[in-house]
Amino acid sequence: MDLPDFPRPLTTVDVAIFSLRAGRLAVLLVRRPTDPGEPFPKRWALPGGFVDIGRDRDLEACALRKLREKTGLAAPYLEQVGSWGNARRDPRGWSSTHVYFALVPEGAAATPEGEAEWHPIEGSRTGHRLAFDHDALLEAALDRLRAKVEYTSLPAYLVPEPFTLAELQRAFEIVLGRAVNKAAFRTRVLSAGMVESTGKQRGGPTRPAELYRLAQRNRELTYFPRPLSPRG
Amino acid sequence: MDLPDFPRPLTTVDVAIFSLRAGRLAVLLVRRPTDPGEPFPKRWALPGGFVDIGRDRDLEACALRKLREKTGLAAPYLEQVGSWGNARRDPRGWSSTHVYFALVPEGAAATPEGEAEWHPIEGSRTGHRLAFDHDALLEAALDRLRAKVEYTSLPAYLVPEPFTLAELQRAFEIVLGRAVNKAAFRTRVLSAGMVESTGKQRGGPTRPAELYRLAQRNRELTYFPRPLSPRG
DNA sequence: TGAATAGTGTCTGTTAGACACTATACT
DNA sequence: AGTATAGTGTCTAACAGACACTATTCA
Repeated sequence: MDLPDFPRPLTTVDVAIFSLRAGRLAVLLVRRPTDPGEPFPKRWALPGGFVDIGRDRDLEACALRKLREKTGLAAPYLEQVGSWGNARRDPRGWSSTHVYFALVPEGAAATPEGEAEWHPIEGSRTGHRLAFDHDALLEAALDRLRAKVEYTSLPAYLVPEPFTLAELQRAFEIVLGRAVNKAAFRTRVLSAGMVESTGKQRGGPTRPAELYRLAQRNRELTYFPRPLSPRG
Repeated sequence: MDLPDFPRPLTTVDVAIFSLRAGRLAVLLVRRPTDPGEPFPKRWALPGGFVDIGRDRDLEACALRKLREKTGLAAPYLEQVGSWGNARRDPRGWSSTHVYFALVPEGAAATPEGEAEWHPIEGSRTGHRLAFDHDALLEAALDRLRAKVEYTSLPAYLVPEPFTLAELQRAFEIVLGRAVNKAAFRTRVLSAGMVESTGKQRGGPTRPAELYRLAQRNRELTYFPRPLSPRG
């Protein structure tokens, strides 16, 4: 076999797991362990770790494993953001990490397991300086999420089904960081066939609202023909 | 140091290098070596190979090195597509590859070095069954390229500067695989400030055309507020 | 003057956004 | 009845697409 005779980089997977908490976008962080030799002890970091070639069938399976270990959830929305690799990001050596982002419905993982905690997002930061280059990885994941909100149905995965259109709109507004027009939002979402009515309604102190679910069985994103608002 | 005691995956970088040849979108392929032990001998493949942690500062530098080795070019457009990793894609073991795509101006690398050859794209294929999972990697790179043509200035990197608007439009049409309206194209490109006039003209047997160059010095993409055509 | 390509003016269809309006529940 | 939220009708602005028109060069 013709294998390279130089050393191999370390290979890791990191996952930015987003959800809504108390009306804010939040990301799940874990504390770095304090064992001797572990880099960045006690610092907050994105959940992640080494690819285990004995357990992980592929990179996505590895990301799903990290997700399951931290949230107990199996299959929310998961998408690859990209990969980062250089000699300096990990003091243990030349390493490359494959970054995913996941969306978890509000309340679904209310009590994360172990050392994990939800941290609200302010701008592109969490208020902590994360371990490794995870500040940059988180920012890249946020950039991707916010860019796709403009023309896809992504925030729907942050809302537990069934949901009212008002709840869905609120999720869009939280991720976008700005208000959107109610009539335009409803027209857009309904005419794209993104959601379908369940036939049921949610009562309350005021007029009850129609309950919807995502229309696609296959968990595919809906792409809108135009972005939510003209840029610039 | 707390390094994992299980074996590390192989780490590679592959680059889908696109250009225009004879009015077609083309990708640069190399032949796999025939040395004993080398997988997929003589098969066509995307240029790529192992990350060399002694030479490559980071993943992008590795991609640029592959690009330079095959085309002699230094800095065209380069963008990461994503990463693919599993136990089966390389017979030598669990491997992950970081995939980039590059755009090279037509004619700039007319005579690729060594065993490299330009192959026209038909749909999502080259007419060959590529080595490893490179058919899938190439398709992913094409999907990314074609998606971004709808709302960015990407095809401009396929045309040598200075260019006429007709030449630029032809590059868009080749990548899109369909004709676009001349007036709409010109309005779009000019009002976005994507190109700037050089003040010079290109003569010929008919009315001479204004020559343009990309307006941004920093090689940044122009994003249009709406896609070129409504989808669906 | 004719041919060929460069470049523009104008109309239309579509849709996001604004905003006011109606509808329906509970108290 | 009053209040709060759900949901809609209508107008406007912006822009892509279509298409015909003018402009400029060479032979």
